[in-house]
Amino acid sequence: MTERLDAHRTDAPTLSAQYQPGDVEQRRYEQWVAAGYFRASTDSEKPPFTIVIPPPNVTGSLHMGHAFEHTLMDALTRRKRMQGYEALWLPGMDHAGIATQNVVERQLAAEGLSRHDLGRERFVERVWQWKAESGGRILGQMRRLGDSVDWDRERFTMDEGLSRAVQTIFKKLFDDGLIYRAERIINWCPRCLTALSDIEVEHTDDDGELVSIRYSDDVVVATTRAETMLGDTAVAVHPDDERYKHLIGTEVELPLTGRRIPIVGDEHVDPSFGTGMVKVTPAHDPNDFEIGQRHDLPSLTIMDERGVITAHGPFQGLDRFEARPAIVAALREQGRIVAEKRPYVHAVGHCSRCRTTVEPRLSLQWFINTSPLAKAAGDAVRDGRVRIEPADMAKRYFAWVDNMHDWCISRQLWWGHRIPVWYGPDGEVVCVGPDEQPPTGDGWHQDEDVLDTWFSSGLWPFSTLGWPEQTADLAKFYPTSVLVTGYDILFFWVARMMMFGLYAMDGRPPFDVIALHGMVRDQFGKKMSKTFGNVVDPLDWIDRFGADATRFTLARGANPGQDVPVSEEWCQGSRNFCNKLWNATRFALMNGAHCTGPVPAGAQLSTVDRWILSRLASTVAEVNELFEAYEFAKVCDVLYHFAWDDVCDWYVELSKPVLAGGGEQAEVSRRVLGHVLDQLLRLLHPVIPFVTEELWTALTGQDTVLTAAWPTVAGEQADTAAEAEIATLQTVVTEIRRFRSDQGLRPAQRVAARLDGLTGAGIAAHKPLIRSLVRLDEAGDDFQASATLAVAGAVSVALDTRGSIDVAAERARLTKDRAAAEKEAAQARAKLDNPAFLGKAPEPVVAKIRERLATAEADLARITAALEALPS
RNA sequence: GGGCGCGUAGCUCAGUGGGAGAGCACUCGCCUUACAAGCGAGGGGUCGCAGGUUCGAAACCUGCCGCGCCCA
Repeated sequence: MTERLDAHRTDAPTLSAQYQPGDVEQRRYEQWVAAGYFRASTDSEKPPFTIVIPPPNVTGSLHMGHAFEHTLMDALTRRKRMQGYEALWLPGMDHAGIATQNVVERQLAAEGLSRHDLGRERFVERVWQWKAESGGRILGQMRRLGDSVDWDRERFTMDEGLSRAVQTIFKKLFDDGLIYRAERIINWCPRCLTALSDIEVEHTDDDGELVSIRYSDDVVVATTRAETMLGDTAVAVHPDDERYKHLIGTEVELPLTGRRIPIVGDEHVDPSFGTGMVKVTPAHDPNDFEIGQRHDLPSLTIMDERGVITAHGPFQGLDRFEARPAIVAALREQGRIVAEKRPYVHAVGHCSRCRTTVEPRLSLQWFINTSPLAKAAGDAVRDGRVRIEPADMAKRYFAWVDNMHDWCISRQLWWGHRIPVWYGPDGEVVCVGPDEQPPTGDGWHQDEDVLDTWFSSGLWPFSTLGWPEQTADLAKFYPTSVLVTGYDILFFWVARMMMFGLYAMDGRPPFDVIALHGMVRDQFGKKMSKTFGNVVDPLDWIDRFGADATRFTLARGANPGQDVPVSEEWCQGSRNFCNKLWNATRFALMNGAHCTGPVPAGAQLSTVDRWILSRLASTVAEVNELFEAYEFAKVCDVLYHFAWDDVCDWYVELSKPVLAGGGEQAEVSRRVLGHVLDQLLRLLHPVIPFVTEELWTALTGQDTVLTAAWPTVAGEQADTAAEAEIATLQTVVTEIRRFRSDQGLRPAQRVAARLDGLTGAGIAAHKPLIRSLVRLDEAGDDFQASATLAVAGAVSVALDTRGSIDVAAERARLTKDRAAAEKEAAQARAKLDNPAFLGKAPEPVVAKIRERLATAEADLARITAALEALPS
C-alpha cells in the first residue's frame, strides 16, 4: 500500500509478522506499575470497586488454579477500572500455620535439628526468613500473570496490623461469651501434634477390618478400632431393643483389663448395626463421648499425643496401628473373636496437611460458639444482601452454615497468632486486648497455643483495609464488591469471612457478591495431581505461549461454578488468537487505519461498514451483560467469534477492495476499521492485557488502554437491514466457494460467470465485491455456462468452467442439497398438517414454520431443475 | 447411609419448550501481499436408557443405569 492517501500518523509503528509475548510482557508490566495504574486512591470521587485476593499460602507457589482465579479477578478489576471505578485489587498472602511450620521443621530436620532445639523465639524467626524467600516467589508469579494488584497495599496475615485485628476480635468474641475453652473430643493429628477443625479433616473410604468381640456370653460388640477397647467405659444398647433390654443396668467385665463396665441404654445406638451392641470409648470417639456425657461415664485416655498406647499392660508403648493386631490376637487367644470382616471398607479421617489418620482425642481447646454468627451469615444470603453466583451454589452454603458445629480454633503450633489469654497462679483467666498490658508477676503465663490460620483469614476483607482502625481505606473500600473463589473453600473461608465480617462490621457483610468458580482439570476432566503427572505449571505456559494465551485459555473455560478443563492444545489455540489480533491490527496499520476524528455515520457509511458497526454494537451489549453475570467463558466466546469471524474473515476481506480502491470510501473504511479494532481491543483487554495494550497503543498512539473508557452502547444500535444484506452476501459467497471446492477448482483459477438475481436479493451493489472474493470474471462474448448454481433466494450463478465440469461431483452435491431440502420441507409440512399444532402453537411460531416450508420448497424446485439440467 | 451435581460430535464443553452448536481434533484443496500460530470447503451426534407431560422435549416430570463431588 504505497499510496496512503490520508495517513494521519506517519509514525505508525510497523509490527513483526508474529506476536512475540516475551518481547512485550515484562516491559509492559513494569511500565504499568511505574505509572501507578494499579494504585487505588481514597481521595477519588470515583465509586469504589474492591476485590481482596484469596490469600495464597505463603509457603506454596502459584498453580494453575491460582492462575485461573487471578485471571478472573484481574478481568473484573481491569474492566471496572476502565469503567471509571476506583478499582482496588488488594494482594497478599496468609501464613498457613501448619503447612509453613511443617516446611520449616523439615528444613531443620535436614540439619539434624528440631524446633525444640531452637526454642520458640528463634524458630519463629526462622519461619520469617522462609516467608521472605517463599513469599517472594509468589509475588514474582503474580507479576508474570499480569495481575493488576495494588502493590502498595500488599498484606500478610501475620503483619502487625492484621495481628492487631486478630487480637481485637478475639477479645470482642471473648467478652461477648462467644469464645470458650472446653475439654472436648477434637480431631488430632498425631504427626502435626495439633488439633484440627472439622473441615481440615478429609474422609476417604479405606480398607479396614470389622471384628466382633465377645465381652461376655451375652455381650458381643463390633468395632473397626479394636485397640480402643482398652479405654471402654461402657457398652451401650438401644433402650427399646427387646434382645438386650434386660441387660441395661448390669455390668460386664472388660477383657484384657479386668475392669467392670456398665451396660447402658442409649437412643443413639443403631439396633440393626452388627449385634446392636456398641462399645463406648468416650475419650476416643465423638459419638461415644456424647454417650458418655449422657450417662455420666468416665473418659479414659489410652494414647499419648503421638498415638502411642499409654494404658498399663502389655500393649503399653505400642503405636495405635501396632496395638490393633496385637489386641485382636490377644482376644483371639481367649476365644473372644467371634467374627472378622476383612477388608472392611469404611470412612477414615485424614489430616488435610499430611494425610496422617486423624485421632479423635479428648483435650482442652478453645472454641467459637458459632451458632449466632452462622445464623447471621446464613441470613445475609437468604435476605439477598449477599448474592452467590451461580445461585445454585447457595444450597451448599446453607447446608454448611445452617448446620455448623462449634469451631475449634486453637492449634498446638508456634507459627501463628498466639492466643491472647493469660493464666494466673490461682486459676485466673484473662483475655488481653491489643492496647492492654498482660498481667505480670509470679505464676502468670500466656496460653501456649496459636489460632487456626482461618481465624485470621476470616478477617481478611477488613483487616487488610486497616480494621480495627477506622481508616480511609475501610471507609472507601468496605464492603468489597465481589469475592472470587473456588466452591471448595466455601466452608473453610467464605462462611468464616461472612461470620466475622457481619460481627465486626456492625452487620455489614464483607462482599456484595460471592462468585464461585470450579477447579482446574486436565483435558480429560481429571483433577491435576502429582501422582497422575498431569500437573501443568502456569509459568511454563507463560514462557511458551504468553501470559495472554494462558489467561485466555483459563477464562474461556470459566463457566460459573463449573470445573475448567485445560490443555496445551487449547493454550496454543489461544496463542493463535492473540496472533490473529496482532495481524489484524498489523493489516490495519499497513492500510492506514486510524482512530482520529469522529467515526463516520449515516450516509457516509457503506453497508459493509454499517454491518460491522451493528455487529460491534451487539457484541458490546452482549459482553457487558455476560460480564455482569460472571459468564467469563461466554465473554471470551463472543469476542473470539466477533474478532475472528466478523472482523477478520469478513470485514477485513470485504474492505480490501475498498481500501485498495482509495478515495472517500477508503478513508471511511480506514476510520471504521480503526474504530472497530479500538473497541475490540478495549473489550479484550481485561482478559488479555498485554497484547491488547501493545496493539491499542500502536493503533491509537495513546499511552495506555488500561484507563481507556470501557465500550458502551446507547440504545438500540442494531442495523437489521445491513445485517440481512450482508448475511445474504455471505450465503452467496459461501455457496460459490462450496461449488468451487467441490469441483476441485484451484483457488487461484479465475472463472467466467454470470450473476443473476442480485437485485432481487438486495445485493446488486456488492457484485464487484462478490466477483473479487470468489474470483469470478465477467462473462465475455464466448461465455458458455457449464453449471448453474441456485443460491439464496432468487440469486443464480452461471459459471463457464470451459467444459471441465465434474458432473458426478455436481450431481452428488445437488443430490445432497435436495435431500436436505426435502427433509426440511417434510418436517415443516408435518407440523402444518397437524391441526393441533395450528390450533395451539402461538402465531409467530406457525408463521415461522410456514416461511420455512416456502423456502424449502423453493430451494427444492431450483435444485431439482439444476439436477435435471445436468448432462447425463 | 444422606445431600448435591453431571451424562449432548473423537476430546472438552455451551445450549432450560419451537430449525442440534462451539473450540480443538479429523478429511479435502490452497504459501491468495495481515496472519501456514494462516485461508477456503467438508464429514461427524437414535442429546445415557425407559416411560410420562405437551400441538411440540436435548430441555419439564418419574424411574433406572453410569460417573463425580460434599457430608456422615
